[in-house]
Amino acid sequence: MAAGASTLVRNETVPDSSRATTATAVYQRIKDDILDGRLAPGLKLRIEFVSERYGAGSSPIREALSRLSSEGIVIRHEQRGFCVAPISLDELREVTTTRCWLETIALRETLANPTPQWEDALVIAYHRLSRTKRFLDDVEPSLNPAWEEQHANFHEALIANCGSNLLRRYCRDLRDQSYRYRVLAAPARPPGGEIEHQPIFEAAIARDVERAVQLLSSHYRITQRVVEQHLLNLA
Amino acid sequence: MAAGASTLVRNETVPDSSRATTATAVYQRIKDDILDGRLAPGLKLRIEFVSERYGAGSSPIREALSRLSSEGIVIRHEQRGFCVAPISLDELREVTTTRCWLETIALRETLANPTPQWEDALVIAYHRLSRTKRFLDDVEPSLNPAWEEQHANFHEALIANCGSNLLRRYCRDLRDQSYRYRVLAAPARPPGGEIEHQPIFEAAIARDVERAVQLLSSHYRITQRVVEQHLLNLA
DNA sequence: CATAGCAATTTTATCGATAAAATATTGACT
DNA sequence: AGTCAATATTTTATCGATAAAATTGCTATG
Repeated sequence: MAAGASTLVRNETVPDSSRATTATAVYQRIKDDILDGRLAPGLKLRIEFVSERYGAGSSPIREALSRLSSEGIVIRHEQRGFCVAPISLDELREVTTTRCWLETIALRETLANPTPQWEDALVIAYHRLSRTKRFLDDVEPSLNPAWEEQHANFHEALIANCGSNLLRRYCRDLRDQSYRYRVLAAPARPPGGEIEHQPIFEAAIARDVERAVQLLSSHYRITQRVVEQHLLNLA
Repeated sequence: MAAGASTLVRNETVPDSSRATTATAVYQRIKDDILDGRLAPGLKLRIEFVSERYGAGSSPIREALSRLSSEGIVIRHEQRGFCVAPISLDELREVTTTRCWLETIALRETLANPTPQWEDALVIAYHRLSRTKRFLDDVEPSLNPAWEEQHANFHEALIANCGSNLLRRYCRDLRDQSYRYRVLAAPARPPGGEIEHQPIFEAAIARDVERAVQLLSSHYRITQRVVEQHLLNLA
């Protein structure tokens, strides 16, 4: 993933204790490679190819791909292997819509149960986000991994007190999916982003529930439109 | 799972074409065994044990367990194997709460986009459910697999037009989780069930959105309380 | 020229064996 | 007795080889 740290915000599918197994390490690397677009949508994932690329035997590879297929990032065809999940306008829309629904609930619930610790964490997350540059201007404009990490952290922090780990996991999965589409539109340098988070943050701190959920959803909708437009331009 | 047919309602994690791979077959069987309580919560799943039980080598077994751990039905401990996910009052509550949230959205959306085909399918599902016996009276009272299948079908049909496959999948996963708790309370012969679906069905057909979502949520809440009580009695 | 059947090739899925890690056991020492 | 360390045992995780299935290419036939 763009962020050096794997899949942002501590993936709870790989929490546990001690040092990871290679199956888990490979799982993370493949996931990051797909989300960051280094493994193209639709690409056939021949076992030998993947095996070679990540320097592991077939068993851990299959294990990793099996897990990814449960998350919808990889598609499994019985008896004929795996491939990177394709992308489509329809899916982009579905992901966005579902994300708006779920995060609306999560934010409502969080704002109904605010705690000092939650608020502190949110303040910190917002502060860090606001101090990080949106893009890198190296050669050609590209996403800034650090910003992506803070961005994910902010959205995670926003809904952290919703009271359901399940819901938080679904939101995280949807965030990962969205990220993949956003990366595709990266060269277009989608605007906004920098300015949209402040009002969301402020509404949350002010406990203005209706305003907060409204802003959050339109934040996602706007991003969707930008990406959508970019995809249409390609085709 | 109680229903002879695996995990009710066509599991979309195992859709695809042709005949299943053993990894997939084992995945289904383990899942069913866990949900039906034949593999007890918390049980250590030693590879050799599982391997022997299902007559397959370690590779497909690990693949199956990996998939199940993505669904939260199995827990993976890095470098120290797998176990059946434990159960707890807290989790029961979390599952139920989350389910109420998500199905409320799904039902609202479905009722906002009703189609004749959707309605037909719902009518059929309800009809079949209403004609099936809730329990089997063999020796000791037990769940009726056929009823469980119709029950799952009915709830699936109810929200089938929500417009998001992702949301439907989350709802299905939550339904599976709930089922496991319900099985535990089966000997207590939880009442209701038979009578609660009719008003939900009627409200849906009448497009009475508020009433429908209200009834649906209380349906889940009531079930939760029954199971909760049963769990408390055991401890 | 299209197509059905067959053989050769590639690729997947599974097995069984080994290496690596965790757990249990023993015995020395305080 | 209780703790700790060293060793033995169990169990997990990974590898490499094989079997099974799909794909490709070829040939014969309508």
